[in-house]
Amino acid sequence: MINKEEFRRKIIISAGQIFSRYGFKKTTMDEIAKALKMGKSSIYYYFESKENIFEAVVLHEANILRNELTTAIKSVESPLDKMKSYVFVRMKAFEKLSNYYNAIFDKNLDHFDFIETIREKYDREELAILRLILYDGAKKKVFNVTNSEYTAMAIQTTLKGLEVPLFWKKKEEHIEKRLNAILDVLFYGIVNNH
Amino acid sequence: MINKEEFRRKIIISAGQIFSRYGFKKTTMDEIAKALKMGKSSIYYYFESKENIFEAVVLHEANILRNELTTAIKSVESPLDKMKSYVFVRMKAFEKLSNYYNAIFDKNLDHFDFIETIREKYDREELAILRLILYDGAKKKVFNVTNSEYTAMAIQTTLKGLEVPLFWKKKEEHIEKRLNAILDVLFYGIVNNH
DNA sequence: CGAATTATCGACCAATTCATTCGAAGGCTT
DNA sequence: AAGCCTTCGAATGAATTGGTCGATAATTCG
Repeated sequence: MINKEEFRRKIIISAGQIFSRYGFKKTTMDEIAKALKMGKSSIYYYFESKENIFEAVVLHEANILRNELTTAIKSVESPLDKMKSYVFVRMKAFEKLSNYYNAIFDKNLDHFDFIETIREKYDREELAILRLILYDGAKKKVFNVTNSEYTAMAIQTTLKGLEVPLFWKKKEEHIEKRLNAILDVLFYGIVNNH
Repeated sequence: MINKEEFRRKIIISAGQIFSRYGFKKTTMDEIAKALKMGKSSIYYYFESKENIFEAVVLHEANILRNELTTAIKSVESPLDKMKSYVFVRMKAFEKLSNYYNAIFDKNLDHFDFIETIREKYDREELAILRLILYDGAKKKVFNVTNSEYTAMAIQTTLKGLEVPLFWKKKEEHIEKRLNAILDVLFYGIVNNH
């Protein structure tokens, strides 16, 4: 009812929850359908395939993350706080993302080349944001960086390193504590402690 | 190597992690084998079947919970604190247990009759513990209960109600807060506020 | 050593699962 | 009632999966 696009959105939300919990492979169309209280075949009226839904979900998730990040840096003033909250929010998001990875790594990751596309675009955006924060911070003498472009890349690489699911495996550890520790390490070499 | 029983234990631990994450159905023998870095068929040297492993895992998990609960009530003195920490630890354990449920509920739960056996024994034990704490608390005028047997059953029923996975579905909510709220409600009618 | 026992593995199988298709049909608008 | 939009049950063919079996290392023991 209502609107086709509206319903597609509903499917994305619902399927997204299941995907994020069980990953691509372990999520069945039956489950997605059941969660939506509809017949399995009905879903094919809105999406071509399971992969198609997955793509929409990942895209949607990426947008959410982007919004979270932009609001995170908007809500604070100083470059240091901007950088802190950006890195913090992004790292926390990996907990969610790692669940997607978990099942994708299973096999033919190359099949999901749309992820590569999203990632590239996303990486460029992120680099620009980081560079900007660093540049501003350097100007205000909060950061001790001479080449913001270069340092931004270094930070991004660090963040990327945290993306591997391995990092999130041990659920027992308190994630917050770990993130804070990394934040400390990351800033120790950046902040200008005059 | 080492010992057959030792290795069975290794399998139980390793498989337990996967089961608790994905549930019975979504966990494959290949995954269990891979996690143990061994061939799938080798596992059948230690266990008869997948169900068999699952049974051992649940049994193991039940023992862990029992230990946690007994140490929880041993570590405090007053009946009120005993009751608080017992209920709290038990409720937190359900988060883990709900994952097992999640996949069992799928279909033929009746096939896992060993769970029924564990449960019954476990329930009896729990009832005895609760009754004891209540009785002691009543004697010390901390609790306002006349029939500890009866009240223990009421508390156990309340706890059981929380076991349904439905309760844990919405991951966003802060579980701790919710548990504390329930604890409050639970005690409001019990504690003797003279 | 060499025989017996213990432990591991790859190849295979039958049963099941799963994504996807398709035609029928319900329901809504005009 | 005609034409669309939407839903669904049944069917299907390919892939997955729990479990088996015989071969064969690896280890123990006389």
